Amino acid sequence: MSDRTSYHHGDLKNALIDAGIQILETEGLPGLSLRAIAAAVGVSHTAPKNHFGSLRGLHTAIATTGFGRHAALMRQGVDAASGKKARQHAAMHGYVGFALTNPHLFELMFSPLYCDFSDPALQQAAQQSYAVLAGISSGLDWDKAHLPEAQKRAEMMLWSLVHGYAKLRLSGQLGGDGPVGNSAAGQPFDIADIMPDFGYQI
Amino acid sequence: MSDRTSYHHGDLKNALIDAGIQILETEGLPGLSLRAIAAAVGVSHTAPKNHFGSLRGLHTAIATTGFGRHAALMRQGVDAASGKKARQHAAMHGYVGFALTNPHLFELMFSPLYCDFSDPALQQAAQQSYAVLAGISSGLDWDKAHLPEAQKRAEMMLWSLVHGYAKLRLSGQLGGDGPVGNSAAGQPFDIADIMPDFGYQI
DNA sequence: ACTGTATATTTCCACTGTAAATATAAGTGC
DNA sequence: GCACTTATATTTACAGTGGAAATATACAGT
Repeated sequence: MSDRTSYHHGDLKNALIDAGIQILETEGLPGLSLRAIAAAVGVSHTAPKNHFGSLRGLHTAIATTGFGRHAALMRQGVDAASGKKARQHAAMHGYVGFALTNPHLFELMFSPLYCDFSDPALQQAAQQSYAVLAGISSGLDWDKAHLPEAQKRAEMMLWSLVHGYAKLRLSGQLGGDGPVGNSAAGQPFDIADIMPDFGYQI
Repeated sequence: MSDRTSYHHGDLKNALIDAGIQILETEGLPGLSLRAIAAAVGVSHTAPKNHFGSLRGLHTAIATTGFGRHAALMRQGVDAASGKKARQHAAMHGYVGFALTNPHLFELMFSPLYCDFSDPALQQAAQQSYAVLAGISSGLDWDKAHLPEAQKRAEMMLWSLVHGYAKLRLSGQLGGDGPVGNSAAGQPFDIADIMPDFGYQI
């Protein structure tokens, strides 16, 4: 895959991350082995250790890049929309769209089995995605009981709803495009069409 | 672990499933290897093949049992509650409570990487869990736009919300009890407290 | 008792991630 | 330009994995 002539690669760290993402797209998580990634770049299978420590470290770095793209896609949609509700729908479609387009990367990004969520870089990247959702949940008028910290609750509700929808779609439990549809659920509806219309305060 | 004297085990199928669930509780998904499960029962690592075909088949069977317990726990809570809202909260607490109590089993149950969701037994078991949620979402008054198939949409919304909340809690993204908290999210709120109060129609 | 089938074992293989020792290149001080 | 240190990459070896194939054992039906 690589025809480098020098002993040192030069930019192995990024090359491994890119190769990993590409392997994810073509072969999925089971194909994301240390040896496969290294072979795609053209280095020995122990070379990644210098940059990531272990396979888990490489997985974490790939997920970090994934969160960056995830947040960027959502922001792009939000910025192009006008009006609070349009921005809300754009963010939700960005979230779910990314998950459906990059199912294996999305799976990796939220799996503690593969990623080290104590890694500061990963935390910061994940926060970018959260921030987009938090932004459009501002002023959401859903808390009729007026509990304290209503804003945080609204953020959690929105994130849970969107994330759960994406995960259930990917596991085929919502019918339609998954590995196999749950017949009880029938065809999946658009995320925006199962989102309650709360309106906004003020 | 097993001190059987006869060549044949007698009830290997169920024994393997039970051993697998126990290993999940103590060592998590990475420890759920074919060899470890077989060793726990006291058979060779190729014995499970006769009953499950492959490791994936055994994983699928374990998940099937998991869904049975999941649905039973939810039903138990729902049956003990009185009033629509109390039953709704009981189902949600059952769903999330099971996930937080059996994190690795829950992870397995919804992972296409490990389970074959085209397996009829697994589909039927998963349907039982879905049925409990669908039951309490009947009459949920959230669709102000009165879109068609509002009932199905309400079910999907409720399932997505509860499932997403559970998954985010387990991945530590909601702060608090996870591997590592997302500082932006702060402490997690109870699932019932981020659930909007829609009331019921009729 | 004989035969066929189900169940379990043994052996082997390709593959995995990691550790340790080694090789090569790049940077740093003089 | 030279010596020394650090960073990067390779080689080798090892314990672990799941699966395939051949073999052994027990059971069921006649």
